[in-house]
Amino acid sequence: MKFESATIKDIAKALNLSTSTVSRALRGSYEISDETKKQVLEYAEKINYRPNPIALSLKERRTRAIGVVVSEIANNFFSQAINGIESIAYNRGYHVIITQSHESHEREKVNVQHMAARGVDGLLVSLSSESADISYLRELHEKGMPMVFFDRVTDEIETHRVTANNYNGAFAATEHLLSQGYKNIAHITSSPFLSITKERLAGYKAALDKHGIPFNENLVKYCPHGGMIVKEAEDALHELNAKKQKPDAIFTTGDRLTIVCYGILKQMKKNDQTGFIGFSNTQVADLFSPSLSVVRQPAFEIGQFSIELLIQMIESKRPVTEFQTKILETELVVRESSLHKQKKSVHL
Amino acid sequence: MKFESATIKDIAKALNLSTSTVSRALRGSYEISDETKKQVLEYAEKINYRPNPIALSLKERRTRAIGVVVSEIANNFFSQAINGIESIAYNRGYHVIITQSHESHEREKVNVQHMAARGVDGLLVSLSSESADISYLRELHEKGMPMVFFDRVTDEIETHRVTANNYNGAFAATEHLLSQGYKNIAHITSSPFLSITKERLAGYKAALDKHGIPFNENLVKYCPHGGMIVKEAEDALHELNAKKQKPDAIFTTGDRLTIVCYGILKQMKKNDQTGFIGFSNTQVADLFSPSLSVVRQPAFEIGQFSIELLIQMIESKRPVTEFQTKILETELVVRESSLHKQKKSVHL
DNA sequence: CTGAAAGCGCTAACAA
DNA sequence: TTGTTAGCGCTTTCAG
Repeated sequence: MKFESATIKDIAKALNLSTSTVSRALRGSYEISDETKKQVLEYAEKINYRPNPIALSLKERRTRAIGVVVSEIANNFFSQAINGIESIAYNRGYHVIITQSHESHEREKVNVQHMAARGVDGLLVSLSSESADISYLRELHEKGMPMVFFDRVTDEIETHRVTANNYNGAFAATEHLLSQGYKNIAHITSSPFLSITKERLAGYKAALDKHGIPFNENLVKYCPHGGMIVKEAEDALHELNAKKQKPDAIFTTGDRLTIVCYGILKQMKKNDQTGFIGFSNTQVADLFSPSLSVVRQPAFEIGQFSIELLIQMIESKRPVTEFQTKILETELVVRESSLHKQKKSVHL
Repeated sequence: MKFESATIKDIAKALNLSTSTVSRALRGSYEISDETKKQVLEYAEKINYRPNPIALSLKERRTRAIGVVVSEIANNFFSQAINGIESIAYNRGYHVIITQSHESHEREKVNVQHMAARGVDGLLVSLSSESADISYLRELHEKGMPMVFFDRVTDEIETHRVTANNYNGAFAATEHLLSQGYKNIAHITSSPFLSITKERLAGYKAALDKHGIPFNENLVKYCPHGGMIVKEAEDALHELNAKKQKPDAIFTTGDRLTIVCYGILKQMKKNDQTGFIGFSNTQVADLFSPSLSVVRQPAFEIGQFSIELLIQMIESKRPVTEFQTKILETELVVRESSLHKQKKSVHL
């Protein structure tokens, strides 16, 4: 079950030339006579010759492919970021290989190593929530593999980073809830190891602080799998609801987690009484009832910036030593779910 | 900016062996003495040797990678199907390369040809809505590239196909609307060229027919980009609304299109009066208001079947000549949007 | 049991 | 202007 394509050799044979002449003619080298060029080009066209990229890769040590690792593509933030990545890569002649970690460190590692072995020219990585140990990435990085972190980043590896302004986004969301009169705001978030988790938590705290509300650790719940395991979110919500002092509003992070929590809240029939806002890039927030207020990340642009920086590194003649951390602003989109409620009840 | 890995040659040099001996030792060839084997294996382990898959591909003419083409990953159906694909591929030692056509025939072609040149062992294809001319796929197929079509299939190429039972799904949805008392049911669907469009239209017609309702061509609207271009859906809905005889219910196809139409209907403030059901694999149908009735496809399983069949073809010793068309049943999930409305108005 | 050499498709340094 | 040759990393005859 194999299929052969025409090679440079076939052309050479047919035209009674050497393979090198053909090779040169094909890429229009100046040293080849116009006549020969024309001959070669025409024949190549005729037999529909396509260079074998595998042979090329072996030779040139580059593949013009870049690898992407995200936790899952069934996530509005990531699929939008990927579209941003593709939009640039495509025009610059790079191909994009997408892999999913499903929040598993093991899977992430396998994917990265496979892509590395396969010879991608660079890597765009958003860490899985399990990824505490990133030594395998550091090794790769030290060997010279260009990589850019986006969204879930690390400072253990010295390279470019692109993220949303998670601190500001969380700050704005929390402050917005406060402005609506909510006083007891819970925060449901992802794995505590993730950079995004820390930044958002910090923003949340800062907003409380600014408005003189003491931070209450018991109001923060972690769902390490970011909503992929629904039970984690259910437990979080039920625990909050079991408190004497039930929260009157909830601020969530993560596209998936936000949606999942909102769904559970609805099942609990609490969504009419509880203020709600979350990080999400869903396009259907308007369709929910109450319509869903969100902090929206510039996912597409994050993707674009990331790949720009990566390609820059890949194509740089000398090793890049100056790295930047690009931070893009989020957008607060207020809809019904976060507005001041009639009965600002103490029931979650 | 390149990074070197250890090669077989390095091992050979260090151990004073020939490359062929090392090569054989590495894969435990019987002709190598246990001692040499051990030596080689240990040293390889020590320097963390990884065979170069590019060189392997060049030699063996296989890559253990399979290519996937879908219209877009930001689509519940496709992302679920991809998860199904990955779940199997991963265990069988194949890697999955995902590409998006964004419903563009040109993009689809470029992606396919790149993956083919890159040497994927097989292809999993769901055609873009623009893809009338699939001669480039036929050529590839004739050259021996194993491929399986899923979801959006074609009968122009003789190979395995895996789809949902679109006919039955559409039939059930339409009949359900009829059972709720709706009489004037519009159908908003994707490009008329797609297999899924034809099958679903047929199911819709058949249900009308069974219940003695004459088919009215004016109630069928095509959105060739399946909701990616919102204007197409808006126009469709507005045209329907402009009719004397306004539809009292709408049946849509396509994950994206269904959501988009439902959103527009809500904007038009018509969603309380109009029966609505659509093909969709969204996980948040419950969150909408009214909650959204859907025809759900077994996306994950479709992905699984597709890759099973593909791997079977790839690994088959002799050319496969018997092809199957696997059809999986859909699931009708009734929620509020399709239920009989109080005011079964003539306003859309 | 081990090694030398050819070859996968292509490029590039060196010759002519 | 064109051809010869070596080599990218690996496997695999064919000879020892």
